[in-house]
Amino acid sequence: MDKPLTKPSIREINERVILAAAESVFAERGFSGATMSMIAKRAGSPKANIHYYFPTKETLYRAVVARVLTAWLDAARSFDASDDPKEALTAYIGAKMDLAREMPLSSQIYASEMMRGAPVVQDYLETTLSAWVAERSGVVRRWIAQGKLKPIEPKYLFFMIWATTQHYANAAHEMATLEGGPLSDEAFERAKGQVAQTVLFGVAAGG
Amino acid sequence: MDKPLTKPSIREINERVILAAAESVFAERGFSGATMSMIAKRAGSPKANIHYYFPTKETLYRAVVARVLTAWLDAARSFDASDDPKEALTAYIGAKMDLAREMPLSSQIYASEMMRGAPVVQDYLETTLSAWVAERSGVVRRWIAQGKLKPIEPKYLFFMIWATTQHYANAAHEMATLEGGPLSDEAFERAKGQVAQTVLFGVAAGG
DNA sequence: GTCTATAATCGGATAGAC
DNA sequence: GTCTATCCGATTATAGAC
Repeated sequence: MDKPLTKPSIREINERVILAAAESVFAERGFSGATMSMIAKRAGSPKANIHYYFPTKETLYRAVVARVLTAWLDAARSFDASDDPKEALTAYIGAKMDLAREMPLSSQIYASEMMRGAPVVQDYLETTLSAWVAERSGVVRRWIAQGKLKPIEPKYLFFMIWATTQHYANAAHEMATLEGGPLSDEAFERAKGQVAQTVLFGVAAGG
Repeated sequence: MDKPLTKPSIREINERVILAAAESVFAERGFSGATMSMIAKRAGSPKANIHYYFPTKETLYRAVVARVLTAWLDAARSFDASDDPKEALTAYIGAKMDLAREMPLSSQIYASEMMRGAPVVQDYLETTLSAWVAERSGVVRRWIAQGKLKPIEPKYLFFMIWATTQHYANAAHEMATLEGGPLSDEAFERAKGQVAQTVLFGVAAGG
């Protein structure tokens, strides 16, 4: 967007390091629970330096959330990979599952944001996400009309997919405890497959 | 447990009021974000009084979480309502959905607890919940052996049910924004039915 | 058991030297 | 651009009168 290929300036490098540190602290402790000292320590620079790059705690938080939304929207595109419900849903669920596994911190921040009433992402909910849901709901309804899916309410299907996939990030600790350790790659792939299969059989026409 | 029928003592009454206030504040702001002043104000008594009943913020938080777990376990019992998978799962999903709708604050507190790494409920995860999952996994495997369900991993089924049902509490704000207002009772009942149907068709044998 | 006043601490933010 | 020292408001917790 604003970066050519050359010149990873000092500012850029430092911002990256700070954002990564902030993301992990915000995920663990929530907005209020996170402290600038903690973020500074994890970023490896003195507290005042954090304030030099991000004037206030809220500025920093907003920057972190912005990155989360970008990743979210990228994954959302996989829904459009195919016009066949089986393929589209499998791709979408897979992408969301992978996102939860690869960026668990983002997922937790998003969840916290929602529970706080979306003070920062309200605008995103009302514009980008609403539009996405409206459009894809149309696609789902078309599949229903074509007899490919059961007559379901598309929104509740999306809620279910979001819930289940994000749960693999939000409740990673719970799962790890119940499994006796973090989900292995193999276990995760099995889970991914089962989620996709369950949803597909759950909504496929002719049950 | 420790209360006969008579004598709702002053202590009991006040503790109840304080716990209710604390629950709502902890749900909205998380542990660190909640302040004792906020809780006191919502409970309608001076801050020092809160400390009289609950010496520290953490004591109070633990008491709130204890109530959450009780409600959780009550709902879990509905799984045992029947030995038929269709009935058992429908009852269980319904109970969890109702719980999310009737006690959204508890659900949010539980979710926050998990994201923080379960500092308070770790013991519950390792004992009570682990045992519950182990036992019910056995039941599910029996259903599979009887040809009533697809050969799935029971744990991932439970994860999916927990995720989806809790999502109706945790993401209530997101849903409300997308729906243009809070889910009506009718919409919620439709959602409940669709979730149950999707899961049932999703795991039923012979897809 | 209730409440006002206050102690003690913590955390966000800033000043200003380097 | 970096960092030490510090300010100041907010927050947990307590003392002690009623």
